[in-house]
Amino acid sequence: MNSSEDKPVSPPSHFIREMIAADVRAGNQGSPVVTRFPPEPNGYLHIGHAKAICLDFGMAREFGGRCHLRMDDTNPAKESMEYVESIKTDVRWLGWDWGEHFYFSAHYFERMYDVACGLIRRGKAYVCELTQEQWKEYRGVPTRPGKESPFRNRPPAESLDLFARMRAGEFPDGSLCLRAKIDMASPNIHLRDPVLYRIMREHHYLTGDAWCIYPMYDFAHPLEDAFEGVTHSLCTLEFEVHRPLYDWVIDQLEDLPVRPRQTEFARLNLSYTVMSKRKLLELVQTKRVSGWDDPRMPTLCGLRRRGVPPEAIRAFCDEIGITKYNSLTDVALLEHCIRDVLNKTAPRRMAVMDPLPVTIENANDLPSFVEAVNNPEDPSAGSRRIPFGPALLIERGDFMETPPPKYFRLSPGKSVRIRYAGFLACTGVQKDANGALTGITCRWAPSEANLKVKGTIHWVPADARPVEVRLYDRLFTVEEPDAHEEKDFKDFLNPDSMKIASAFVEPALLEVQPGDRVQFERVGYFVADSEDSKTGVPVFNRTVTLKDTWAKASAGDAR
RNA sequence: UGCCCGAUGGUGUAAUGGUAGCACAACAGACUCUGGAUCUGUUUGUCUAGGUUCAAAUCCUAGUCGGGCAACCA
Repeated sequence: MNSSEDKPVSPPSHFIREMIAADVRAGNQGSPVVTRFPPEPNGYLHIGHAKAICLDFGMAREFGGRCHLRMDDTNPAKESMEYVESIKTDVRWLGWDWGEHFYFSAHYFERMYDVACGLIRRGKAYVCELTQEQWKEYRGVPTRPGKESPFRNRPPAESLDLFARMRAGEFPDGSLCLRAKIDMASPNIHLRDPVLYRIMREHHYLTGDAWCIYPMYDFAHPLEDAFEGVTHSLCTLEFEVHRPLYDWVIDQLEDLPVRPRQTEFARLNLSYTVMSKRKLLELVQTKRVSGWDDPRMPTLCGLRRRGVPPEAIRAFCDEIGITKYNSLTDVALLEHCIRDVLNKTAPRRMAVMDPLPVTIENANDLPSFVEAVNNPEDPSAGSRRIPFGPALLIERGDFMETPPPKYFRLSPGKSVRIRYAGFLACTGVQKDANGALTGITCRWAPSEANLKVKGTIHWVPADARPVEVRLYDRLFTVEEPDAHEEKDFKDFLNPDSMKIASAFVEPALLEVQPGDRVQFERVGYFVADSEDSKTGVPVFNRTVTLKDTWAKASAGDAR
């Protein structure tokens, strides 16, 4: 109980956890903690959403409450069922469960309409006939108050009639709107008689053409939260100035079981990528990437296809914390979280990317196979047999005729350990007519020889099959692609963000299932592509490289 | 130049008036059948100026810098 060594390490707290904890201590209005994740189904979820998802679902779980998944679909123009399905898939993949609590804003349209009518009756809202151009004039600017709409004080009965006829489809799109009557002199623009409903003849993927008026976010969102008994409505910083309006809408409601409260936190910015739906859509539409699930995309489906385990994303979200500071998180932290999970879970396999043939002279001494451990980090992963023989393939980079200092690999007259299979001493080199290296000859010694060598290299049998591998790198060449004032973010696309190559792989690698994650020893973590892998013919995507201090050191020497 | 929010090592965060800590990154060493992993160590920080206080990253004032707000988007 009091041993300090094995105390569980809990993630550092943050202001939202502290706030909820305080609310719970005070009784939380007699309610369990209820949060919600409310994406608009107009695009695919990305790792920025993962931060919000882990917060919303994480707080609910931590405090024994619940979290709703809600489609915030009040603007049918850009929304579709395709996105709804992808969102459910991605949230589930991340490891969260909304239970019975899956909702659509569209299912509240009738109730919202009733609330709007109540507002009109009590003189809190009115139908405005000003055009959008005229309204720009009336609205004023942040530094100067606006002026009141000439329709502001029309009798409620008149507004009620007009509002009903708006719904009935008597007016063209954009000709009328319903406004809240708040304060045209407010320094907060959002309080200057904001639009509550607009006329928009747009087919809704759920309600079809039943409606031609749709509620605005600022009206709909607090109502949805209130209808569902949400206690803690967590959203990103750009909604901070909307909070007074959120509260105004809540104040108009009677007999609320719980009063929802909005709290804002900073959205995630990740280096070397972009996060806005608009820009991601642009990359897809201009074919800079193969689709939303291109393994270079920061979308959850892209990260999944890249081979990133959901646990790594959750660990990352715990690691980055929650604040109100607009930060730029180093993608190296994400990569660390990915390696951390994969190191413990990914089976080790051998694959040679750039082969150099090796012929072993003392062929008669060789075993016909070797036993290889599947994961040194996980004894329960067992071991496998790899065929062995006098003809092998090693990595070209693992041999140098005239090695630089501190080169621990093979060179003439020197020895290395070959993974799981004893030692090789280089006895000769073969070259073609141009003097290019075509192969080497070696003498083999068994593991029992216990040679003192500094390096271990990987290998495959010479009859290993080649498979396609896709080597992914960061999508952009600069930390903040969208921070440049004149240049477009697409100007910073990394031309080498994907390289197609082949690798000669040990037999076990031909048996993987799509989605299986492995480590190519000394190279990196790879996943069998979920789309393009066929039975016996896998295609591998590189998730992330292994750390390589030698590459770093030798690159440094070259400079 | 109106309103709102923010600022802690290179990066992300913790410290809620009382020893500035953790993680990533970087660097060094130990260990190792992955130049991986693991372990140990090192470097680097409270935006500025005043004030309150025995004591300030924390409270107050002013400034600087950064972000957000003027869709019938969310």
